[in-house]
Amino acid sequence: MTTPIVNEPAAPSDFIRDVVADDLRSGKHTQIHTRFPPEPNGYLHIGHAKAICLNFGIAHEFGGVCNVRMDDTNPAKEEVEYVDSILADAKWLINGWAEESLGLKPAGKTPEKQLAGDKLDFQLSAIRNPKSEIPVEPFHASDYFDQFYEYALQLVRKGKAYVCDMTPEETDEYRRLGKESPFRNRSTEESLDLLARMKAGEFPDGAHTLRAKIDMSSPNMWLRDPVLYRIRHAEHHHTGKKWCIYPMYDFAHTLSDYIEGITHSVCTLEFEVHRPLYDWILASLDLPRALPHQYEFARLNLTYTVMSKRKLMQLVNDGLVNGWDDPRMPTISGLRRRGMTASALRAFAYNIGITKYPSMTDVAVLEHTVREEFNRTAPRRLAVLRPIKVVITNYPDGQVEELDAVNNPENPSAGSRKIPFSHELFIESADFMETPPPKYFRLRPGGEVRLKYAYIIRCDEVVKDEAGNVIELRCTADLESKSGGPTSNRKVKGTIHWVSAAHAIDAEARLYDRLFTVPEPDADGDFKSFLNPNSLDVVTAKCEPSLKNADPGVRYQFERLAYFAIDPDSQPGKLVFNRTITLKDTWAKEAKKS
RNA sequence: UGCCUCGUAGUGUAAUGGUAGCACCAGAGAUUCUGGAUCUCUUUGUCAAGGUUCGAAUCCUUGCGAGGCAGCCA
Repeated sequence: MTTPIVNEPAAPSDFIRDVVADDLRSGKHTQIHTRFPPEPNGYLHIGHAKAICLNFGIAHEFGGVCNVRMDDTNPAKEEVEYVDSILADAKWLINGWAEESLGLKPAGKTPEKQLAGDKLDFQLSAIRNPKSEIPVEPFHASDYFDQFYEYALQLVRKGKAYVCDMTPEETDEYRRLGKESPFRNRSTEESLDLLARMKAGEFPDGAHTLRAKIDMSSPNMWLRDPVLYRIRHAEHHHTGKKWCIYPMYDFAHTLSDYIEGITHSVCTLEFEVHRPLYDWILASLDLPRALPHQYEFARLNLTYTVMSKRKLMQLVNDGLVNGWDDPRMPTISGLRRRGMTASALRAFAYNIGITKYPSMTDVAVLEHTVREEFNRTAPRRLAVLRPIKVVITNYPDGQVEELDAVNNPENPSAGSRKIPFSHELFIESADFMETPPPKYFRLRPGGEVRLKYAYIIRCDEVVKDEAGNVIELRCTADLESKSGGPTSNRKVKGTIHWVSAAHAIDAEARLYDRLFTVPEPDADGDFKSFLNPNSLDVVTAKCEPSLKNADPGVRYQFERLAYFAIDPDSQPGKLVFNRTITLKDTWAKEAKKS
């Protein structure tokens, strides 16, 4: 496996990193601690990749730690399958870059009670970049359910929370109206008793909630006595049947940040209005250690795709794609299978920046970033996707020459290889036209073209079948024009790729294209109606023999066509390549004009 | 409707009171044994109106527009 050339870009700058730098400079924090807190209810996508690059990027650049944490407080939606895929995807993305910042914890470990006078304090430290024998796992909010409960009791005792008996509908109604719950002022003792019985399983789902007592007249809905706990008689993927009350996001997330010693809690814009509640929870508990602070940035939107987990799940469940890791999916696992590299994804995250403006990023930026890297790193190979036979009439049948082919013109140290040339070849059917349009400078009847690394040939005869399809071209080679030879200087307008028919090996080539035909498939109407019917085209390619030993860790450029990666379906003797991204094709653009 | 946040070329992002830059996209050309890559050039921008200031994309006011929140989801 060749080592890719990876140039990490200079450290980026944005309003969040500015804050972090200031906090370090002012001494507010001496150690930066971020976290990546997905809910394990789906696969990670490129939007999460942006968040990972931000959170791990900050940790990496400032010598801090970034915890991977499952925000798993809703047993109805979460599964271990997702926990596993999330960790794997996150690790893949940071590997070779920020893995020294990865924060995990010893398996099974829960927060420890700290001595802090009469103040309630729980703490759980990360193991940074764990390599030891001891089993480790990601952090789980559900590992803190005991601690959350103690904090909840604390809030009730302080008169800052109460058990409410209203139905969900009533709760909504009252919050909308800014009306206080009739249970708001019930005694601490009664709330304590009810809460204990909620926990003990005495009540059915929805019978009671624990609510923060804040301000029903607040213009911010999240301060109108938000629910902290609800009753859910459901088995949890991580805590099993231990609990029948589960904390809500705001309560769990805020305290998870505190318990883990997070300094900068970075999330997306929709949580902006939650920040006052985040701060309220921390302040109300009178916590002794440094408090985390929340910052928000705009999530990623990409053209020609959808990003919501719900819609991605729909594509999977409706069989419109072949699973979460279908190479057309914007999931990290899909992009990986497609052939994108972690370094390219990181470069993309760097390119698009971090702001609070809810933007729509052109997928062309991603494509450009990938091409940029692959142009530097990808070994070149010759392969023909849609072959048409060419017979070199003046080249002896049975003769074989080994010609020199450059591996990567952008990287001389990549060296060269030999490719066989013989009497019968395949060329790309698109590289021949019987009646070509203007400016077409590939092969035509009577015309000349150079076979890359080989000879200039002239097309003498076009052989057709009964239906009129071109099935063979009979050509003569200018034997003086051999590449690298002393008389090879003659110029012709076009150079095309080819493979020797006798030596070519077959490979399945999966040609992927954008999943949707419109830039914003979820702007209006049913996004599924904009699916691109041509998002996958499978052909049997004719490949130069060296590709027989294609390396799954290498991205290849099939010259003049595209970048390809080996698919996991590939087996010895049955190669499968995924087209990651085409080369830029200015001829296609030119041809389109006329 | 209320509240919060955000408005800089087509798109994405810099400029932190002092020359409005960069990247992508698009277009033109050069070059090329990849119609790739590379190189050169071009079009296009501070939402609007007031105000503060020697000077405003930046600060203030108002308006307009966009996004988010108003689950016992996260």
